[in-house]
Amino acid sequence: MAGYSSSVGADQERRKPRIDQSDGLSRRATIHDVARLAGVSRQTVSRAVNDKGEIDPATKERVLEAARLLDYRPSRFARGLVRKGTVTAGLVIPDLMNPFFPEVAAGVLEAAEQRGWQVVVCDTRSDDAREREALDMLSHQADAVVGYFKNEDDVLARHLGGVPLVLLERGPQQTRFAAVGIDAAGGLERGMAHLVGAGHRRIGMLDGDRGPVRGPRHEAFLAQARRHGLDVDEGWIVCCAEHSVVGGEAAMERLLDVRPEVTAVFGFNDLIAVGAMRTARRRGREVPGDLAVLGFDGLSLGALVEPALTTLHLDKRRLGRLAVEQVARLLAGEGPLVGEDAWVIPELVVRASA
Amino acid sequence: MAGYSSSVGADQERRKPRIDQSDGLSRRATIHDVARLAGVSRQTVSRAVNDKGEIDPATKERVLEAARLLDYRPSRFARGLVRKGTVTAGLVIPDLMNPFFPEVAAGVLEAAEQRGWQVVVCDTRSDDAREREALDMLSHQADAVVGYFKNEDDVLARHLGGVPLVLLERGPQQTRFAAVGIDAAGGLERGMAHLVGAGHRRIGMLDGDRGPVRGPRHEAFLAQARRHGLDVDEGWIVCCAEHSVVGGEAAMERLLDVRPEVTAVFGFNDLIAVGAMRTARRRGREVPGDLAVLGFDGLSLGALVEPALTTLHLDKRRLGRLAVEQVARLLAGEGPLVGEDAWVIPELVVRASA
DNA sequence: TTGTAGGCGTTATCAG
DNA sequence: CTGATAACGCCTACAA
Repeated sequence: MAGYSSSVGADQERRKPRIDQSDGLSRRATIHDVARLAGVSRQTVSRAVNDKGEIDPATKERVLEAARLLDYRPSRFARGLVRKGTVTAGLVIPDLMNPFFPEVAAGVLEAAEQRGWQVVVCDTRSDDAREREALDMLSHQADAVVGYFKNEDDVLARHLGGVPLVLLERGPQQTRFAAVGIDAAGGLERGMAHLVGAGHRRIGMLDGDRGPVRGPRHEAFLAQARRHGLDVDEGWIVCCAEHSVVGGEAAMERLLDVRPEVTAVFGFNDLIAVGAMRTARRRGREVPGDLAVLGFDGLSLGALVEPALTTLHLDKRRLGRLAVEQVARLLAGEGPLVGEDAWVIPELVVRASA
Repeated sequence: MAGYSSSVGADQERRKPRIDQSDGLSRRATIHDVARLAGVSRQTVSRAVNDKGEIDPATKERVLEAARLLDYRPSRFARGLVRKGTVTAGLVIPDLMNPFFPEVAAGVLEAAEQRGWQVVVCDTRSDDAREREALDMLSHQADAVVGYFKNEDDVLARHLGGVPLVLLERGPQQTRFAAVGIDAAGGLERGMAHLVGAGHRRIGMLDGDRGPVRGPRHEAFLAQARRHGLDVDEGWIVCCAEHSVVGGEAAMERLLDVRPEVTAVFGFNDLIAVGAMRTARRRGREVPGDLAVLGFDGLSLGALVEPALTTLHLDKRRLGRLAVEQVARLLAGEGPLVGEDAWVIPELVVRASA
């Protein structure tokens, strides 16, 4: 730690030789400034900077030196105007702190990188207003947007200004936009079959907070309960204010109050399910002995808790990659994939909690 | 699922009225095309699109209709060329799958959003080559870059082309770039004091893989060991191939082979520490009874595992925000903050594992 | 090897 | 209220 406040970052301070103007202000150096300083034409500067051939090594060196002196960097705007082909995608995520989303994002970034696209990321922190602001920004800066949104279709459209949009995790019939979905119905079918097969009849659900309408997992849960002839209805579903462990803990608290006879719970996601386990155990119920817990997402975290979480595992990276594929189709004017082709299928991973 | 493959995404397919050219190809509509279709000048289109005043409501409507028809969107490049002030930062992250980084990223995004900046994110998956590619890209597209890098300063500089860089998690004396650091020495001082205070003398470390040089945590660990007069040296440190739970598991395996007499381990990060716990328990050692485990990072995951992980907690969001602050200084030509002002201090959070 | 002319798509300025 | 004209910074084509 000694000498810690010695002169550092010198590299950064040394530069900043901005061009002084008549008005007293300064601007960044342009190709013109470099040309003047080096005593050549702008064209020659361009050749040197983009190291094309057709230039005398000596002049090239002189030009490069001038550029260095002025801290010249080509304007990405001017360049983009002339050289077409730079694709920028926007990625809108509700909450980077939920491990689910970074994994989707990783898939998006990976696929984007392969195509040579860049990705501008926004974290809306699950806030409707911020969602709209993100769209306002991206509608200007991105060629397409992919993400999770709570706002409804027409609101999105209004803030999109015509930029193509790919929605994550919405079934096609729920939106007029292109989408990449999750087969919630199929997942819940397997999940509930597992629970019922283990003898459970009094199954509760800790739902996420899906805004005005009931989400697909909610619907699918009820459908499966009906199908198995369970005596389970809306009263067995409690909503989580937050899609997090604490959200799950609180919701489980309420579920146990309202339906103390419950023997199994299905969590909207793994975080919530983990919260459910914690509350259950704190209130003296063994998991899975007294209460079975089933999650949804397949976070790697689920394998680390105790008991390890049984869950409906999703290939989140693939979700992200698929989304980029959809974007590519839209950009090519091809029309998005639909139905099963744009679906990720949950896979039941049985561990200790159910 | 019924009717799932019905006509959807119609909204997307309907548009794409690109401008046909003499060469048979098609391009996106420009302001010029709209002007022609609406029978006005480009200027009027501009006024309508950016809804400035000074335009007849009727013409405005006509223009907007034309724009809609042609699916016109202003070119961000042309716009950027004329309107200054759009700031884009690049964020380079080694591994989005490690919960540490999304949290830093969240801090960066938050601070950037407040300043009205956009952030282009790259995930290098801890690959040196990808690091360089990311820089190549960002040096063209970003006004500044912040991130984690394994490549050395001069390599970075070479791929940076003069774009300001803020390094995350490197002490100033280790780099000529601006940086935001972590007070590893201070953290380890408290951590080791805790372990030694509990009577431990045979303490091992599961180090991360910090490339050629030994990282600050490594150094600090040895320094503290010395200070407490422990009989501990390099032989008590084993490196993890991966900064992950499995990486930690494997490393712990090796440590137990080489130093079975160990009574406490310090993990390079929480993931590794969790891996250590798992291996220890699998090999029949109680945690913390037979083996105390101390992590570094303070991931929320640590509170979920059993026993809950004692750790040196970092404010990762703050780390990200600080980085953006550094960028702002560089962009303003101010010279970066240095030393304690650009530091995040680990705080010992004692839980059950040590 | 180097320089000149023109255009990329948009907005600002200043006439009409 | 509307329309010329001139930048913005760079690159491609062509000419010297």
